[in-house]
Amino acid sequence: MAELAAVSIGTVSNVLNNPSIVASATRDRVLAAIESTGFVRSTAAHQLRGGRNRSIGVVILDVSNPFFTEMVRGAEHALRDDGFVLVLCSTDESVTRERHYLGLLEEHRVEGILVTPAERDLTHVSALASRGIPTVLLDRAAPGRSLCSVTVDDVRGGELAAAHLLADGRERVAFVNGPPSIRQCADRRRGARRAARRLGLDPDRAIVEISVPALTDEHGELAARRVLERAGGVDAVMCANDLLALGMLRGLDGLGVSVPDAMAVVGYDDVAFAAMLSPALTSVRQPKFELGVAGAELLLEESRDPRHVHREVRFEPELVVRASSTAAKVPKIRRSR
Amino acid sequence: MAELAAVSIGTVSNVLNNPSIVASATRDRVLAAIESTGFVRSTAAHQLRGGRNRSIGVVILDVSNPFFTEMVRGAEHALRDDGFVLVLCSTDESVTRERHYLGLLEEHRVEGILVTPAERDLTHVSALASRGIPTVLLDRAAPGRSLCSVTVDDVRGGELAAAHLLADGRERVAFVNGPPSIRQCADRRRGARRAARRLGLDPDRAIVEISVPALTDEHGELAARRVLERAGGVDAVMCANDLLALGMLRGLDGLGVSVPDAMAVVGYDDVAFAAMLSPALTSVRQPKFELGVAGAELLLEESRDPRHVHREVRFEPELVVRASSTAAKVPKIRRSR
DNA sequence: GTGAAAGCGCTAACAT
DNA sequence: ATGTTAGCGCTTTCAC
Repeated sequence: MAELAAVSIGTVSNVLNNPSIVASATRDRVLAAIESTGFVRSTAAHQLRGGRNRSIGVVILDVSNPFFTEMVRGAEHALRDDGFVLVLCSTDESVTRERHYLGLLEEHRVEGILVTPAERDLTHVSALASRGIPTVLLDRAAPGRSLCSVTVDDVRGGELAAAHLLADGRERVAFVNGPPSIRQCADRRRGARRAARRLGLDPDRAIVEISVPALTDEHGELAARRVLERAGGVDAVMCANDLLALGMLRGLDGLGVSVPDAMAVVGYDDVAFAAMLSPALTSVRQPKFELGVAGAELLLEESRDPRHVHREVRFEPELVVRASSTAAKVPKIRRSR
Repeated sequence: MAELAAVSIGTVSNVLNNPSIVASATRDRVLAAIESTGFVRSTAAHQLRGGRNRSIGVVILDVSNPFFTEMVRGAEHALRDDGFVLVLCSTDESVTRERHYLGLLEEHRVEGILVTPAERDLTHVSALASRGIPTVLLDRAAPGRSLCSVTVDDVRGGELAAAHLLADGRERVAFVNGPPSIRQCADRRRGARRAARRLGLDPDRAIVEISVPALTDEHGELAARRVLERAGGVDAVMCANDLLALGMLRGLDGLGVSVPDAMAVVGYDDVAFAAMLSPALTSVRQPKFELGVAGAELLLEESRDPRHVHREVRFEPELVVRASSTAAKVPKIRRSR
């Protein structure tokens, strides 16, 4: 290829990286030769010589979960203009797989890693960082700021949902929640109780928890009966995610309970179909795309600034009010006057 | 690191690649040194020396679309045991971005590329292949078998949906479809008409097409009125995707039309929430995960077998019958006897 | 303005 | 069983 243009390989390199210092005639000749031979420079050799390889590792729990893919979309958006490429690894929550992939990413010398850790223990992730690879945790904080992270305030999310219901005339809220071993579930529960307290209510009375083993629509549907059977009466339900809420809507419908009149329902996550349901589902939205963008930016910052100090970027969730929780009891009573 | 173990770098290489030929004492010493220094071999240097880099490029239209992410999950599943890593690129259907990413993947010397092309013209994709990079098209066939591809038979899918309705006692089916410039839309339409013909019906009468500008739930909802206004009466609707069908269910509900009794509804794609709706939505399922797996396998085959001949792996869609299209008119009449 | 040459980290062939 | 060395494709001085 260099011989085709009758130049040295050094000149070819200059055409690619320093076009201005090459005589335009030579440059054109080299460009033509590149074109005709289909020459493509090798990132590997470039990198070996001391350059960058413009790739970022992204380790998530599940490629087919919209929560993660929206974050990936955000990260991709933030990185593509800088010529980065994403190396995507889905661990399916397997710690073995996570370690496997982190190892591969390190061998590939990615310039940074965005990771949603599969386990509580962050030893392996921290080890990466201590070996000099910029690492940012997604949807998870690092104890003692030992790493950068982007998170969403789940306590606040739980509070938003409960406060909306309680401040809107509902008196007793059933919280259909998953196991407290899931941090998100525990946090949202705390938030719900905090909302009650801040409104001057007794959390033990205002929030009644209904535990389900998994956050699926089936369990939401089954929980509908338990909500109605609750002694003392309940006039609103908040669910730990939208799948539960969807099942709950179906279950309540099957039991002849009208939503939102007899029972308000609120979900969490604001997945795509929440707005499409009838009644459209009120839900707590997490800024997923923004999480990805912020994660990517922290990564860039960390890799550019040697004096970088780790920090946590914390996002606020947002309540999206829709039909499933409006037209509360109060307006109804007004109507009947 | 080599000096820490007091061996030459050649021996370190052997410990990594050919452990059996190294004396076990030395091997342990080297392993210990590797451990204590946190040494990780460089894929780039390995690759430069003539090795593989164990990465596969995946170019899709949209990372946050479940259709693509399920395929990615399939590809990841098929490749992870071989130590591959996926380089994921989302083009948002932009041809510019597609070219950008294909170029980067080529510089990275990925060992193969799975791609859903953003445009009809395949020149750039074919160019890759002709430069020796194994390339497989996803959800798109290559004219004249010039490339490997994995596809789903959309004509058959349209036929399945229409045949189900027409053979089940429905007489006239409205087909709410997107623009025919989208291949999938055109194919599904052909299939629906074929179903009518095969049942001895006049396609122009049995299938009435209702065109919408985009495959969204809003347009589905708007189309409900047009379906009812159709002269000659219509007792079933098939939609070009599940979003349209969801909107249609909502629209019909709003107009007081009962599904499935007065109107059967069928969607396409069988997205996650189709089964969760009430009535649960009958839909045509595409084997997305399997598409990804098959694509990955074609890639491996192509890169291993030099005498490889391109082929198309074509999948059959599957009709998933649920409540929205059952309890057809016929059983209803029976009940009233 | 261009060429020659060293060296990035690794592997494999050869020498010891 | 281990060390030595050439060279993969590139970038970057340093000569010319």
